[in-house]
Amino acid sequence: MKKTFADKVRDVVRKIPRGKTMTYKQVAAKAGNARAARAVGAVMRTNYLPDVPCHRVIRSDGGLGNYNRGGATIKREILIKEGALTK
DNA sequence: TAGTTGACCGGAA
DNA sequence: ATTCCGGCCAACT
Repeated sequence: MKKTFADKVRDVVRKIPRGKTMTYKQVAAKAGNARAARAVGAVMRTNYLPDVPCHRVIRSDGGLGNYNRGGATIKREILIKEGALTK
C-alpha cells in the first residue's frame, strides 16, 4: 500500500488542533516536500473531507488563501470562531 | 505521455 | 508597503 502525497497531506491537516493554523509550507514539509505548497492547495481543492479542517490551512504571508465552501471570507469567519484569528 | 492549470512561496522593482 | 515575475509540485484533460 502506497501513501501518496495527497494522503499524507490529509493526515497532517487532520492532526491540526482546533484554534490553530498551519501554513501550506508547513503542511507540505510535514507531508514530505517543503516546496510542494502549491500541491497541498491542489490536494485540498480535490480532496476536501470533513475530517480535514482545510480552513485551518493558511498562506505563509499571513493571508487565508482560498476556500471551497464559501470563499476566503467564510474561512476567516471560521478561524475567528475557532479562536485562531483574533482580528 | 505530454501539456496546462492552480486554495502557493519568495525575491525583486 | 504594494505589485510583478519565476519556480516548484500534484492533479486534470
